[in-house]
Amino acid sequence: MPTKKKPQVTPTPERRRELLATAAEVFAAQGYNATTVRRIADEAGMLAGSLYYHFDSKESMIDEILSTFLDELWQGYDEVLAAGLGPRETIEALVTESFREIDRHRPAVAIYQKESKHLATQPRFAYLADSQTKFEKAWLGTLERGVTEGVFRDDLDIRLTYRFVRDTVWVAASWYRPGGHHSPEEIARQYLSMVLDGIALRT
Amino acid sequence: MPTKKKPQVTPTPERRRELLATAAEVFAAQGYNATTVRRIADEAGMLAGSLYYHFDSKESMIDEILSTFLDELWQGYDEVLAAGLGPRETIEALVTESFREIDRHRPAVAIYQKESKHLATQPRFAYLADSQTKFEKAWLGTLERGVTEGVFRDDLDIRLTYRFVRDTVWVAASWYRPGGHHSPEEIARQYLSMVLDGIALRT
DNA sequence: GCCGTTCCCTAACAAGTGTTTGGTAGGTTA
DNA sequence: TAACCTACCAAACACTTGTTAGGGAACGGC
Repeated sequence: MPTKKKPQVTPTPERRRELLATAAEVFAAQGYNATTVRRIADEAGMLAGSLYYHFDSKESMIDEILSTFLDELWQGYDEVLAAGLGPRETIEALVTESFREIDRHRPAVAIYQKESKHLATQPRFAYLADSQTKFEKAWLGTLERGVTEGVFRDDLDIRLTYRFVRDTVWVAASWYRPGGHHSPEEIARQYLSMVLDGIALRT
Repeated sequence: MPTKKKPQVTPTPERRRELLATAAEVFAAQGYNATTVRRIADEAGMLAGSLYYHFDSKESMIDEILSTFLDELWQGYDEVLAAGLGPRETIEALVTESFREIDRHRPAVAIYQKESKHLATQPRFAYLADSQTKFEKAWLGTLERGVTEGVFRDDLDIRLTYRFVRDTVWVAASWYRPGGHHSPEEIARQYLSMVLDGIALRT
């Protein structure tokens, strides 16, 4: 049995991550279907066929991009949900965590928003649908708990509220640019302020 | 000069609208680039080549879908903006009008959301960028007027507020289904209530 | 009956697509 | 030095794509 050794020039998994990062950037900008593997290879400074040394298909690229993102997302979410916070504090923590994920995985989030809906129908991407179910359970459950505990309004359609909060947070990935005026935490703070208290001046 | 006469079985412009409607539905569901003209033709009960009797390209289909939608949108918006309402009433009217447009042009709105960003770079779709500029001017201007008149909070980043309101409204097209539990007006009412007053219970 | 128009079909085209195969430069290991 | 592995290139493959050209059936007007 030959001894495992570290690669020589560029470590293999690092190169993989580099390529996935550029692929994600192009996917997010142009859309998955509109992106050719030649374009990705171009951006990475190589030829189309060479990509197939690292990945076995274009589909497996977006697969790895999305699953990596979701894994990290749920790592953060599960931590929040396990902390045993009150409903309002849970929502605050989830929103903050979400903006941190957008900061870290902006291209992946953008891809997820645009493509997950019709990708989820394919068996390979079943985990997208699973994640969405789990997502809804977490957020909707927290909102319902907040209503029964009297911290959230009870005169609103709760599912409408859920979609409202969910969308307001995640669409931010379409305009957010890392290194902008506000940090993820500051954006989260202002968004939470708007969602919880509204934009109208209280009289 | 031959006299113009009405077509015999199905009036031409009506058939055109039918085909555009099915095309819009497929574009919205699958994405523009992922949609083949054969798929559209299939859905319309004809063969791919036959579409080219009505339209001269796939691009001209999405072009007509989007421009038709934007024309009607601005018809409604301009009416609201010309009414001389106060800032809060203007926002309320714009949001309500937006949900009506989503109700009427749901596929077009969904397409606009997904594709306008990278379509706007092409000269043919320059009107998309123009519309977005006009859009921002109208909403942002109204919000700023509201802050100076003391009806909206002044402790928020106004551009963040703008994107917040804009996105919350228009993303609704991704889940909205006509004939659902709520009318567009009812959804607008609840959304406005959340945006203006927040979802937290006032103590 | 004939003509013209409308609307679609058949069949093909050229360009672009994701992917495969065989090869090879250059460093690492033995 | 020889064998080996990594990471890429060069060139082609089969297939799908948007689009076109020619034809024909159904119908109304004359």
